[in-house]
Amino acid sequence: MPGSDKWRNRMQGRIQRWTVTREAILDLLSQTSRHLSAKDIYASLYKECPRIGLTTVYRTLDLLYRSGLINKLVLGDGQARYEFKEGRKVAHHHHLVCLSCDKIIDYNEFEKEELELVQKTEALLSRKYKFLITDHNIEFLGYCASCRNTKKIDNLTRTDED
Amino acid sequence: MPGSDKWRNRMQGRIQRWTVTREAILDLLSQTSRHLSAKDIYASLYKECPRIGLTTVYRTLDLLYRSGLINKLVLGDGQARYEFKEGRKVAHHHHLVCLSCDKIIDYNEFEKEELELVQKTEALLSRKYKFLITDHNIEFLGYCASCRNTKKIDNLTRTDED
DNA sequence: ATATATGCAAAGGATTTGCACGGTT
DNA sequence: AACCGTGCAAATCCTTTGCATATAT
Repeated sequence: MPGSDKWRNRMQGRIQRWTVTREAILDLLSQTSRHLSAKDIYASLYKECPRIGLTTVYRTLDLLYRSGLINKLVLGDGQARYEFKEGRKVAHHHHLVCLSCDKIIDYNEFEKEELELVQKTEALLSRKYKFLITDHNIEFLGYCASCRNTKKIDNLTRTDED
Repeated sequence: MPGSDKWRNRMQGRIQRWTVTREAILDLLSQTSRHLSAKDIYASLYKECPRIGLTTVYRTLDLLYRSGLINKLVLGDGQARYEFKEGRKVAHHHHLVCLSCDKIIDYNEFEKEELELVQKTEALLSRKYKFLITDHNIEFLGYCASCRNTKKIDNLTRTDED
């Protein structure tokens, strides 16, 4: 059973065959603002279609990524995550990482300021280095509230003043 | 045999014992401008000291990272890379990563604009999330000039205009 | 009908963990 | 001497690959 034509046009010429699995993955990604890993997607689709294989998810994600429909984010947690591009300006967020407990907070404040800087930087970098820039990542590193309450972290607050 | 005092002071209170292995890794990272993976470092140290273990390299890198002396870069090639921080305010730079050939360009332009945004964001984030922010990373992803001249990449140059 | 897409199992690669020994304090 | 650091091997986790089958065209 072929998938509907919902995304078909956007994939025109980029893939050979349009299938329900591919559509389901694209649907899922387009409906969430979160960054989903291959396993997230697999688990989500498994409910409705237990016949699906994790391998196919990986292959489809790679295909969509290389076709430019989704972004691939590689964070420090060992697994890649994907997000729908949809004009790239929507629901984009960045990360706040605790170096002590590895907690990651997604934040999406300051979009306006960030967007402005990012666009300006992108334009200049792409010109100077002849790069075609398709995405960016910003992360802040530090120590979360609960870790700061631990003695052993106190040392870390002073960094390079020596 | 304990390591020299070269880095010892900077690690004051952050680790328990100062060893030759730890110093060797820090020395290596501080002397190169490249981004080294755990295996790169292991291979490099192995020449002089074949007794070293890859496990120790991983553990030491994690320690140095959590102590704030080095940055950890997680790119798309499946392995983490590390770089020395070098005083953090000096020679601070960000990365421009080619998704096709994994080339990394360090750039340090636009410091003024970035610094302004970063400081503003840091202040707000640290207040809102009670984080003590010690560092940040910014990276732009895309396709370098030489990869853009390859046919297979051409598909990717058109992204969301449809 | 034919070539592509899929699922399963196995392989591959990076990183982590358990444990006994060695080295710093 | 006490306890942290190290090396080895095995274990884990994410991702990729081989191959026979199912499916879109």
